[in-house]
Amino acid sequence: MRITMKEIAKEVGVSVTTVSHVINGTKRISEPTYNKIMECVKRHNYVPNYSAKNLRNSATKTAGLVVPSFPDSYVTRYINSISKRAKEMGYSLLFVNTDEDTDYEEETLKLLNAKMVDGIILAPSAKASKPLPYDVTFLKDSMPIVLISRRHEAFDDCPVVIQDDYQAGYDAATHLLYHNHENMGIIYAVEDISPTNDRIRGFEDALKEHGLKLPSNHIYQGYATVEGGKKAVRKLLENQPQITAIFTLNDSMTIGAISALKEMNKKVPNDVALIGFGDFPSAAVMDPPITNINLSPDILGQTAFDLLLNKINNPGYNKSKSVHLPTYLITRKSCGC
Amino acid sequence: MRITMKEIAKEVGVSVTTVSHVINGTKRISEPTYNKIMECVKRHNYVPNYSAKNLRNSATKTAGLVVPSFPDSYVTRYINSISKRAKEMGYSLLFVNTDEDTDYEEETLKLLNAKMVDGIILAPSAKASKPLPYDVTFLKDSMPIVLISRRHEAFDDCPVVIQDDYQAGYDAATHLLYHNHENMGIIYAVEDISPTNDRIRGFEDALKEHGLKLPSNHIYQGYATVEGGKKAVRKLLENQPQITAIFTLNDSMTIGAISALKEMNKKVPNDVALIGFGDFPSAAVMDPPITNINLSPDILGQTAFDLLLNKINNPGYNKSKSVHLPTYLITRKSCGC
DNA sequence: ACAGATTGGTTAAACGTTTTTCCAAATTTG
DNA sequence: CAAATTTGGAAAAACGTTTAACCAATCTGT
Repeated sequence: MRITMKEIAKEVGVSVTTVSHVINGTKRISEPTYNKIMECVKRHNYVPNYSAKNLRNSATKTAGLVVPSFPDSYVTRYINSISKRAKEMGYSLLFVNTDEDTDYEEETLKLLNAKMVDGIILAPSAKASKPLPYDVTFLKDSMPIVLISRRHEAFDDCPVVIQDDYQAGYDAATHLLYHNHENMGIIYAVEDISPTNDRIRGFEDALKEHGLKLPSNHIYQGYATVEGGKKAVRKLLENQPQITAIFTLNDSMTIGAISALKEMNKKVPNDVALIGFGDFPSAAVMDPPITNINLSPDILGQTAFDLLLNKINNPGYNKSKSVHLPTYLITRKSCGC
Repeated sequence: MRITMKEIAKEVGVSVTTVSHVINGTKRISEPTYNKIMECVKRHNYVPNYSAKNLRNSATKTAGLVVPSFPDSYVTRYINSISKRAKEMGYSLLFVNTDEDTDYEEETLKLLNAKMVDGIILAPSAKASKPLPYDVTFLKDSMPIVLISRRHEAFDDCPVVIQDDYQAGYDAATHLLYHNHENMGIIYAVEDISPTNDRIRGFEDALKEHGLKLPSNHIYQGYATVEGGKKAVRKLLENQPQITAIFTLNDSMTIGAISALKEMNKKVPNDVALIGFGDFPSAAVMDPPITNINLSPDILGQTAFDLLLNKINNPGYNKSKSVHLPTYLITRKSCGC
């Protein structure tokens, strides 16, 4: 049970009114009482109950957003799938995009924790190799959390539903090896998150099995946009002209890659072969059609919600219930097939 | 003020307990009392207060969904923009995709109305030329509503923020006329909604001013997907081979159009010129780069939220505050420029 | 020094539900 | 027909806040 104002008041020896005034700054309260209350609040990680706030204030500080349909893409597809599943189960969805900003992520988790939600599906933005830049212990035992599409050791005890990124990287490399490539490169967008790390690791391991290495300067980061993909490919090939195959880890960047190669008069796949990630809608109609590592965002989303629901109804649920979804290589022209 | 259980109880002459049991079916209640209560409930359009429910049940039936970033596209961009603005103003966002399903839209509005939200931004899914298939009067005086990107006469008294679809259609036609096209076609996705209707009307009016007509069999509907665009263009040109320019109203379909024309060995823009709608990320890197009608989803979203906030704080807000955003023609190769 | 204002705090009601406990009347049982 | 059970409904507490009304004690100005 979460601590309430009443308990704080009792512990400090004041009225709930005073606690409320201190917390909201709605009235001048003497320094000593203020400090005693704040200390108690901090010590117990007090968070206000928004259901009560909402009832009392007859306002929710929540707006509805209703749209008739939603474009196709990896993230939007799993969001859509979660949203459908949530509806089927009588749940609503409170959606936040943190924009890869961990500070905002922290704020968001705190807000959602304030009892506005029964559980959280999270794709964490923190760097995978570093500790989480905020304290999450206060959350983990009171709030059911399920990770989606990204892992982080700070949430190692939470169930996670994720595509098999390692295998995806392994498969991409293996297929390019089958086409006799020896000098390969990788273009990626977000640094040091599990999908990026795992795909690269799988890619490297496949190469290693064939006695090959992926030099670190063959791995290039760019912005997750079409322009970003163009720039990244251009830079990569300027510096490492011996590269004959590229694995792009982001669909916008894949489109940019095709475009950059065209502008550099490199034929795909003859001069440079290409494998993309995430079977985005235009992949099949590009020139040439793009070979892709495909995953199932619909299943990803649905599974994530089901896992969350189970965890809400059964607090004992833990990591052991994690789900790893396979990825598939869809061969088209861009790899040389 | 919304009617409560207490008032129902008083009016019928029973206790709130009984009302609660009738509404939730949690106890057997005699036929006559049941009927009296239900009649009163219906007559007053009673909706439960979810803030109170949530408080009492210590559950919200709401899940949090936190993602680190969001792909680029027309709808997702304005959603993102709304979400950013909401955050700045201390609001959360409850997001629902109705999938063009008016029944689900009705359910959704009812749910959001149950005091879970302070206002609603709505892109309605109903056919523009028909009356709304559900009753919305119960909503309109109690719930601030702002329309985004689509109009509907049932919401004629609500502020709306919308792109200038008529002008967009007019500009597209005018530009194609400038390139000396006389036989043009339109490919669209969703039938009888204001964006589709207005763009077509603007297009037709521009033609009319030059003494030309747009035959109805030059206007073709398809699915809002790449495949859908391919199929639509193929059908359109099979039946009307004299067409030399196509205006596509949906970005996925535009990509499909390019691909279909390529497969039909029609050169763009020499055999068939193309103007698309919504400046999607890959438009500039397609082959050829696609001329587009551009709009500003970021401003659209931000304005919608600001309007909603104003309406929440000032119930007198009405239609007169609507905002029409201009669209821009971005010329690239596909139109013949 | 005394009326008036200010400070720091308390009491208690209210928001709209759900649910436990209780009870009288009606019905069944033996 | 008395005892036991079932039925239909009510009273009241509880969920965790906010806030209006109040009050004693201290501070101010003259």
